[in-house]
Amino acid sequence: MDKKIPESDPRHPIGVVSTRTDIPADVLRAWERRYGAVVPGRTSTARRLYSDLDVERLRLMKRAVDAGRRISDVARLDLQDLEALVREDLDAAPRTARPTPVKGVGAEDFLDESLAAIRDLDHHRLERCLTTASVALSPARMRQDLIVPLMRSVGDLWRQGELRIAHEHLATSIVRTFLDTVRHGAGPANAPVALVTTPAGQLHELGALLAANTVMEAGWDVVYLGPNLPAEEIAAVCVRKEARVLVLSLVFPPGDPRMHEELRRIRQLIGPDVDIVVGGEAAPSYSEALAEIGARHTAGLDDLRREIETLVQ
Amino acid sequence: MDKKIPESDPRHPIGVVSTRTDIPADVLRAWERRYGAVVPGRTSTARRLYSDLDVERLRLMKRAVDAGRRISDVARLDLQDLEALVREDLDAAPRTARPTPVKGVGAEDFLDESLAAIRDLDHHRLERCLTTASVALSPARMRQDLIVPLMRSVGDLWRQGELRIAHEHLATSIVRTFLDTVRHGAGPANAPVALVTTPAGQLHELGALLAANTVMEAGWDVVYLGPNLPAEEIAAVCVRKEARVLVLSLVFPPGDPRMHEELRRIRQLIGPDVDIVVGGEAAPSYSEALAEIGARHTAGLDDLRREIETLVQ
DNA sequence: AAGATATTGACATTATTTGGACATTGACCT
DNA sequence: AGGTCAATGTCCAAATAATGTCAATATCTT
Repeated sequence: MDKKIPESDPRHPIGVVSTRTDIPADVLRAWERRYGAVVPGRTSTARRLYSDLDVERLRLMKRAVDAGRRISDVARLDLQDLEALVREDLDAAPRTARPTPVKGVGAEDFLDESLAAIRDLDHHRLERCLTTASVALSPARMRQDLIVPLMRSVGDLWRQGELRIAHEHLATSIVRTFLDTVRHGAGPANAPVALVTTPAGQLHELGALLAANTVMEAGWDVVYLGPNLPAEEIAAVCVRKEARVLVLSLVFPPGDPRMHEELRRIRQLIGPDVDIVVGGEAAPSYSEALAEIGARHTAGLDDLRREIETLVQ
Repeated sequence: MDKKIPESDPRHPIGVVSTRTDIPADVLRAWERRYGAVVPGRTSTARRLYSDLDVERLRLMKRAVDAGRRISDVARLDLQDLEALVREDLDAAPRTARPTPVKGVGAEDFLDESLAAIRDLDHHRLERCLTTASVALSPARMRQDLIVPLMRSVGDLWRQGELRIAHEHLATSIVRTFLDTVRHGAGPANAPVALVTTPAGQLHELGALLAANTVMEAGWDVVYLGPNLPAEEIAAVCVRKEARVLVLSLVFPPGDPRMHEELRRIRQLIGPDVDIVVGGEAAPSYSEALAEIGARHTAGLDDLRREIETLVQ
């Protein structure tokens, strides 16, 4: 029942509005006096009372001003015009971080060596191998040609009874460490925000981590929230961080009937303006729900990268 | 018949309500007199008697007031409206955070700053803060004085409804990254092996990670296997790696009846020669089983370090 | 009797309003 | 470059409103 368009009953005192918008109270009054930016209601004793609509407009005005516009130019715009303006300014913002093209050496050798290390439960060797690989391979190839097939192999071998759960845990732990450290480098200031996580019921984290790395490398500001997050939580963060895109990884289990409802709630709560991109082995099994919420499906990290890049155009 | 929704029989005197809500008794009376915020029942001698519902509403009012609203504006709202309002104010906190001022060297400053960053869902700021802290504090103090209390605070605040699950996930994700990267430094060649993990049913990882770091710093060769590993798996790795000590972290849930059997099997499978050290908040609730298998209990990371050091002698 | 509570009125503090002054900034002109 | 002017954020002061706090006194509870 949350609506995208805020209620308009005047109910917020100036102090609350000031903290919410991060605009000093003096400025709020100045904008009102000089430009009629907002005309809040009044209590019987002349205290200002702002409506949700006022607050939303003020937020947008502040962002327009922060982007270099004059308050006098934007003070009279309505909600829609402000939204359009802010979005335009955002898209025009400079973006950094281009992928580092590196010619490969061949990931297969590293793959074999890594698997052998895992078989022996030799964490030192595995770490060494991954470290070596990371200087030889580009980050993208590292992910797609080494880590993805590696973890897939581990999963297969476990199902065949050749490896124990403990092997899988060890591998996961070290690979994850690895993805974490790589994740640190980036940090463009004004990049658009992408939220990466896994819906409730999806416990596998590695896919989401790989996606986070990929998206980050495409120049986005990534908020990574780990696995297994309920729809309300995902939505709250989306709104709060003003994310432009939500990236979900679905790996296991496939075909969970509750996922349909969960996905629908996410879309409902975040509104139609946030793009949703979904990947992972279990994603096809939810294709119906994904179509319903207008999510884009990506097959593999390569595809994800392409999809993400078309979003910013 | 106990329900989440409070019963409404009036039964709490004003003193109790005052401590429970953290509102001075004078203020309680003032709110009643001036705004009819609550209208408690009375004894035959005119003592106020507040119902659970009253208390709950007062709690929420206080939080609304702390968020900057006027008591006169919220005094008449019912429980649901108050809940909605408080949640709204929480989610609408300012989006842009002030730059990191933090000049102090004590862990408390970092703690406050980190908590603020988590509140704002500001992953950049949290990472920056932890990085700064890591150069100002020793690894041990970093763990014990910053990370442990930080995550404890996050848990408390979540239980109080001041933080969302998403906040906890974000914090966990970044803190974990941090512990992972720290973990990399060490690597003595012929050191004795310590296996660090969490038994099946224990999903919380952070305690195990903290333990792994601590043990590693004490000079051991640590094999870290992540959380939630069945007894057979733990034992298999113990044997294979010829571990001298097994470190288990038990955080949540406490008092799981299956844990007893799980612990006994571990001991049975690895034989009597491997020392078992157990820590974590839930450990005391399993003291009986722990005594039976001859495990040492440690309270806190300090204690763990001491215990570990006595083992090598 | 000691401690908690109720009532009432006064007082202190904080938030807000209004109107205006001031400083800084950036665009534009010479 | 230097100068001018409008736009804009910031600050001030006095007045008022809103609210927290306290004191004095009486009553109740244990």
